[in-house]
Amino acid sequence: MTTAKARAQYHHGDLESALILTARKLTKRNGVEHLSLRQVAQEIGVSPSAAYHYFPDRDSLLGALGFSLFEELADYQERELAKISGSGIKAARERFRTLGRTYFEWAVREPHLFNLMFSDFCLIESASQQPREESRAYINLTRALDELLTSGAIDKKMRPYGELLSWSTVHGATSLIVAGHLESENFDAVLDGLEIALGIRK
Amino acid sequence: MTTAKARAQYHHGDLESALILTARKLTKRNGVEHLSLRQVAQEIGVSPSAAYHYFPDRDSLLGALGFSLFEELADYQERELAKISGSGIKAARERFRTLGRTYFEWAVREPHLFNLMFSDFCLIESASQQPREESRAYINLTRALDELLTSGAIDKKMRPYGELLSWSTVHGATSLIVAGHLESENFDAVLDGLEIALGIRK
DNA sequence: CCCTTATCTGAACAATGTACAGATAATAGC
DNA sequence: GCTATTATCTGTACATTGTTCAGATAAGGG
Repeated sequence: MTTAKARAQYHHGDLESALILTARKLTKRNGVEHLSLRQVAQEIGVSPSAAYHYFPDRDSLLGALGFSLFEELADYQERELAKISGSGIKAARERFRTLGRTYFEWAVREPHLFNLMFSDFCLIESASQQPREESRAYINLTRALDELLTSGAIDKKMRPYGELLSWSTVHGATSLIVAGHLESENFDAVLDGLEIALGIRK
Repeated sequence: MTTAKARAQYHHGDLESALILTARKLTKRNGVEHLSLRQVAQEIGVSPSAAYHYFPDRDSLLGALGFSLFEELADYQERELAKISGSGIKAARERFRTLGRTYFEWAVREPHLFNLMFSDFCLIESASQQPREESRAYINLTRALDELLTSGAIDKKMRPYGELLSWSTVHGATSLIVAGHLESENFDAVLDGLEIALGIRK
């Protein structure tokens, strides 16, 4: 029954969420550069102007969508993390690798949405919302690296570079693959290289 | 005098280059999502339809521009490389770092153009043109890594990961900074971490 | 029950990408 | 040097887009 407003005709009931959700659907399918406000409105069955009561312009809608995607990615990562039990070295290693793997998997599964997240539309949105240190994905990364450190499973002198190096490397490889400049098969090698570099594996 | 066709009125003379060049100018200023074919045509003083004799659509023009930007970046990198003489360990290290630094500098100087290079418009363009191993930037990277290896200035077991890891890391940090998710000040730390990881520095 | 307020519609405007018929200039053959 | 061919560009047209704004419609409080 969702919000129980399915039959609402003139007053939609929850147009703001509907706009973001439909924008998500269409962006996922066609990419951000082909998303039109009018299509979103038509899909919902509402006039084009209706959207302007909730977003000042098309870019703001995309910004809001983009922001929600960061939450979605973090959700996915945490769901996968939850599957790994234990607190030993092996589990710590697995958790670190899971963070990288899920980042990549999510991007490959939803390349258009991934592109939106790191496009100009999300520039001010995410920067003003919160510094990166407070984002859930970043916190999880820090936690995983700390766990590796206390397990003695990471090169101590590399720890200060842990977050920056991991995020940059994983994001870089992912971006290059999504953009078509690198083949998917290379991602595991990058992750291997990163782990060896950090002293997580030999 | 350039191409000496400055006075051409009906037949422009070199419209194809003019289109790319003007597209470059406008994209540099406004970003790829705000580039319109009509503006490009107007800037040149030609009708909107004229462009369609050289490019099947707007996306193709952007693809051609994007492709030329990879050459431009490689040019810049090679110009900077040329300033470093010698064949010792110190020069090898400096060359490696220069490749990373120039990649970043170029992107920060021209964020809109950098975004275009790794957007969907350049997907088929660059993938079909040549595999990455044959691009000049990639060749220069391989050369720098080989030089480090023969100088004994790189961890031997890291060498197989050299290209993938370096490119991913530098591209990732650069992308995150250009997208506003990381502050510029962090780039040097990333490069430091990468060099330590590869065993280039302590 | 009415009146205020939030929500949505409808019509309008300028700008965009693109198609196509025709105009114009360059060039090749004689 | 003239003409026919061809490459190049214009003009007009159309559908679609983002956005604005006056007005219609419904919800909710007095």
